[in-house]
Amino acid sequence: MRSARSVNPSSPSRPAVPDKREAILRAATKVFAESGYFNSKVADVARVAGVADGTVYLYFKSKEEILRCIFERGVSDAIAAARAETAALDDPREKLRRIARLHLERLGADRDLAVVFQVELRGSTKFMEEFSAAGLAEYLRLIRETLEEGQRAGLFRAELNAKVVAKILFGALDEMATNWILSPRSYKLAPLADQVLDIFLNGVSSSK
Amino acid sequence: MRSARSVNPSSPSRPAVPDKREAILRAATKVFAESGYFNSKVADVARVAGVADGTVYLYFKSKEEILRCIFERGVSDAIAAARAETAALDDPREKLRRIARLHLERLGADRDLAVVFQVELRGSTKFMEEFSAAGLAEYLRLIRETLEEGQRAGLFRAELNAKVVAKILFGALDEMATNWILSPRSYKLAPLADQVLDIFLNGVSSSK
DNA sequence: TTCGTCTGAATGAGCGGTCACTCATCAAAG
DNA sequence: CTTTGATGAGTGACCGCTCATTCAGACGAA
Repeated sequence: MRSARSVNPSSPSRPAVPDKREAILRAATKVFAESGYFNSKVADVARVAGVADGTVYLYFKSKEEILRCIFERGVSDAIAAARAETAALDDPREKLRRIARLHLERLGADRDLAVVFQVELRGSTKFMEEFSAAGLAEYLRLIRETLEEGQRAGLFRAELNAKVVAKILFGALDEMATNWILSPRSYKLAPLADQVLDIFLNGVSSSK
Repeated sequence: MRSARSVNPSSPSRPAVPDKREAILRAATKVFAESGYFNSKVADVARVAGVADGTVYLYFKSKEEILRCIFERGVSDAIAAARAETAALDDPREKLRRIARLHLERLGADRDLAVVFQVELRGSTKFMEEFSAAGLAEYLRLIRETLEEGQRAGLFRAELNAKVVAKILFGALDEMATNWILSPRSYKLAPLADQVLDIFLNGVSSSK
């Protein structure tokens, strides 16, 4: 019933309607965000997605694969966006500001996704290690390289360990996001990027 | 078997041997750190603690209560230590440095506990909210008040939002800890506190 | 256009395994 | 004998996943 089966008009000849996969991913993000991955039932995801339990397994091998898929897409999108948006900029300080803004804008725009990333991702060393090895490491590298660029340009103190400094910036942004999620108050996340960058750039700049 | 039942000689008249509670907490920290809270079985905790499954329930109402107990003890210990160690200091900058050092020293000294705090605690909005409302909030307040003290003393830029700045410091330290846990390399965590503080204090200081 | 056939996407009841928690029983101490 | 901490096999609920079955619609023949 519901019969929202109206054949996708953009591809009328295709029998498969593969945006069910999309619906499942969306639903899973919502359900995982609400109850936590381990407390969520595949049946709930299916219900929210508007499909039968079994259908989930036509698109995903397991419950775990759904979570992994949400991560992978989120991370690669974020990194691609950051690379694309900083490519045109020259000043490393502007690049960092842009990265920070994008970081908080993305999370601020989709609370469910933000919860899954800030909370569920951390909730399992298994996923963490996997993610840490792939996505996070690349993201930190992007920040680190930008920092080193600034060091070579004489903008940032040369004696600082860029790896550690990158983690400081990431950690600060990360904490903004986590606090935003947990806060009962409703406020804009993205503008905090400027406050963080203000202090951060001040901290790492060569004496003016 | 094993019969490590040798009556505690320090309190020979007490029939109860309440450090079984301690053993269970220790075991749970270890087991949770290894497999994650949701993947851990109560039976594993009991086995590691050297007691029977049922004994766990003589000391804790549920599996969840064990986790909660680990948190509560950890947080209150940490806050008490931070308060005690900073009370004797005058310079807000020194206070912050002490707090940061203690933060990373504590986590660096007990990897299992660190994993539970950095990973498991984050893995559930439920716990997070609870913890955030209680422990973390108080910890952030301690940092914020120290920052405001520094602002009044003219050491830190007065126009900064102390609440946000406190989160930045906490986030940076938190990220150091998380990275340390996930890193396959073995290094000392505590010294990073100085690098963080260096950049941080530079970032928030009034122009010298 | 209409009918018959075939395909494979979708379904959801049910299976099988897991695990938090209980409780009848025990044993040592007083 | 009573009390009390401890035991661990048992139980019942839960839930991820499977698979026999259904049926909408594509396609070809007439």
